[in-house]
Amino acid sequence: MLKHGILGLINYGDMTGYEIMKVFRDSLSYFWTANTSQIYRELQTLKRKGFVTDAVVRQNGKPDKKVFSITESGREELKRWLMEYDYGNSNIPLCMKVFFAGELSRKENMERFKKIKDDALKTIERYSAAPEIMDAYKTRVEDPEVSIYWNMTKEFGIRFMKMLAEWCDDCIRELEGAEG
Amino acid sequence: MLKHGILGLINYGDMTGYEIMKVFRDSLSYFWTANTSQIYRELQTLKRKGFVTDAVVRQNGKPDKKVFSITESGREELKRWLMEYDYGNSNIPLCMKVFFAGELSRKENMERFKKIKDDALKTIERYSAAPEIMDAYKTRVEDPEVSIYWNMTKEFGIRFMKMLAEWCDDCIRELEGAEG
DNA sequence: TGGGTCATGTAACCTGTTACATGATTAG
DNA sequence: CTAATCATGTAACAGGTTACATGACCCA
Repeated sequence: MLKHGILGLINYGDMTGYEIMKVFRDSLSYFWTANTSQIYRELQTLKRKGFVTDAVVRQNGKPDKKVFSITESGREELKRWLMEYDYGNSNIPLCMKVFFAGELSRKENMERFKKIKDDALKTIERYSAAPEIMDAYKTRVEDPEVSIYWNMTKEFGIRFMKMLAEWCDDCIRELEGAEG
Repeated sequence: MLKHGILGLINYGDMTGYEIMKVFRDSLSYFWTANTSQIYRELQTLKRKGFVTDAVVRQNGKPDKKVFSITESGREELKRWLMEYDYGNSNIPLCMKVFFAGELSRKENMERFKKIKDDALKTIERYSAAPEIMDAYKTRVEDPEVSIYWNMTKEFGIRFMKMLAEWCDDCIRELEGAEG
């Protein structure tokens, strides 16, 4: 995932590991942080796979730097990742993909938001259908107090999905509006 | 994290790895899934650390099973984890901790929700203060199209935090209401 | 006889975290 | 002189994923 985040940034323009680190720290830290060591490691992996190339640039008064550029195959990989319908189990992959969604067409993105919304609505139905979470475990656990918290967890899930669906709707509307 | 999830389940009553797997699959899968191999591995770790003990139970017509029980030190570890204010970078640790929050007092939980809410509100302010995300990168990226998606990401973050704050409020209200 | 459930794991891999390590320049 | 910035990494560990492996019983 970080791999694709880095690829997305280099796609905006050539960058060094240090610059990528700064972007994560200064601009993307609200949804994702990466530490230096991992960035440098991923850059090596990306290079090995032929998704980026590097060139050493000498500077005066500053240490040498390695500037990375994306290759054609890297651009393909970035697009492949963006097209892939997989948002993992946390907000981060979702934010990552939307962040770099400019590489896809508006049409593709609108369809994508529609699909995410539909899945969210389906999930809400699934949650709501189960009247009590962990019914099987009620019998094991004497204390009825604990089920309060089980239901709070469930409620969180429902509200999250509702929020997601509404946000998708608004994103679609924004893309439609700006288009016409 | 899975370690503590498993510990929380065993705390409800003795269980085998297989039973834990079923709970994850049948009841907790909507916010967390764990695969068998990982469960068995974590059980070994928990045992090595003295948080659980195991006993082999022979069955007729079925394979032997290893029943795990929580120890006093395991119960302490569970409580330590619940008290710790650390919700990682995804929804899962939050859901996990709330799910097992019955182990803490109502007062402790109300304070916890209050803190999460306050942090969420602070985060909203931080997000809103930055009028444009990735200002520094606008200059690099010629295409103004991409910033639409940057702002969608930001909007997602704000809405998530709003949802979180409201949910915390409602949880607090529920705990107050049921108390009096 | 073939698939599902019960019940246990191992091995390899990928990704993220923490700690450590170096060394020059520049601003206060 | 000292702290920050620029710029690079390595090593070890932790946790999650995927694939593989075994074997008996039960139901259709």
